[in-house]
Amino acid sequence: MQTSQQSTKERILSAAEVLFARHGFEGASLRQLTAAAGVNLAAVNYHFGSKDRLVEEVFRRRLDELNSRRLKALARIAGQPETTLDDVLAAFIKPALELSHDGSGTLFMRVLARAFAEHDDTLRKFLSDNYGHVMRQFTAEFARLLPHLSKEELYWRIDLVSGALTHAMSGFGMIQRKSDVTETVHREQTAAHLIRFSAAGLSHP
Amino acid sequence: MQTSQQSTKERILSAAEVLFARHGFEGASLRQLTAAAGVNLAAVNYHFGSKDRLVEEVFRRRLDELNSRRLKALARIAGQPETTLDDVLAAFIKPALELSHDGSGTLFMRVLARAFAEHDDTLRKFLSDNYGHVMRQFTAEFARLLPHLSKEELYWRIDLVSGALTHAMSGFGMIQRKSDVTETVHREQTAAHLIRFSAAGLSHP
DNA sequence: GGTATTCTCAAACGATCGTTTGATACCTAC
DNA sequence: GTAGGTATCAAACGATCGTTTGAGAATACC
Repeated sequence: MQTSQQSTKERILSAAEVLFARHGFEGASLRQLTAAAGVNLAAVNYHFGSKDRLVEEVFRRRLDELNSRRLKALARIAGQPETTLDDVLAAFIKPALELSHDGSGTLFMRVLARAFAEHDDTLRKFLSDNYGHVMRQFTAEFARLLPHLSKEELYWRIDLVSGALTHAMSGFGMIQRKSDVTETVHREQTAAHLIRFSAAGLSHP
Repeated sequence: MQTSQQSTKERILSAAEVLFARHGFEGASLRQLTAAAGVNLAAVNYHFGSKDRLVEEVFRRRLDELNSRRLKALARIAGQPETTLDDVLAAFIKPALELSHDGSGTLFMRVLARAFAEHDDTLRKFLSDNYGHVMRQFTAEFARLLPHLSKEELYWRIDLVSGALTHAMSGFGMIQRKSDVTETVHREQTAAHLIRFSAAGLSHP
């Protein structure tokens, strides 16, 4: 395998992320993709086996990083007496927003939202396998800080927090970054709004 | 045009809604679609002109109904002194959840979520054209009931409410209807959770 | 240097896509 | 009854899809 500058595999992965985000998994063809990456058409099947496996790899690369950051942030505060709800929400929300910012990752959140929307069962299982333990750890910490909520009630509220987060990440909504605000500042504003909104929604009586 | 039982146009629209929800706009082919509808392949292009125009019609049929219900519910309460935040939220949320329930409409919300996710600009413009005035009316009423919030702050919070609603409607989340709960009951539970969560998130200091 | 392995490439494969065509049936109106 | 629009149908169109092939270039190993 050559490692000059960027390997063929990495060039494919980067181009795939951009084009999957822009046109969807079925909408982005391997011909567009390999052309954008500057590699041969056959390279995808050679290096990844199939287009589906390429999709999986695009996800794995980003989600491993996101999970790692979330759990690291949670580990720093979990179980400690001075930890607040805002702290846990920050550990949950900020890595996701950061992921949607670093490099070409802005687009990855659209890919993720798309994956959710496409409701593909294998992809859902993949996400659940890779995310299940993360959600479980966060739920446990939320439960510790919100002892007045039943399990059922807590699940509902966490679900709605996830919805608001997904929505904000994908840049669907009315709120768009203004040209006089840097992306970093906008991300911090988004995080602040999400955390306050979610904290109120989670902890109300 | 024949009107025996269901017209060809209507059969196509119904089948399209199901298949677009299940496989996406690009993923659902006209051959699957016309086969499911029990009509000839050429019927789509004959009655709608193209696949894209069919997609538009699928949206228009449902969104006109949703807009109408939302505005009617809002009109009953807007501007009145005894109206509460929960009332406005109910007018915003319940028609959406009802839409995702009547007939084969369960799937339409997945179609809508998909449309958001696909980030298609023409579709976004279409949605904005058809939804703009609805959102404006709701925003005005929210502003009346939440006078302590700046315009900017209010926009943010309404955006997050929309995110939670979209998420809940599409059935993405962890919360799934249990088999011992009827769909109607589940919808009412969802509405109740959404309204309380959103009210807390909207009105917190 | 010669062999083996890894990688790249142009070309082609079969399948499926949205759309168009032209013939045929159906129904209305005169 | 017959002309004329309306609707349906099987068949084919060109384009594009993911994938495979086989030959050649590049690289690694001995």
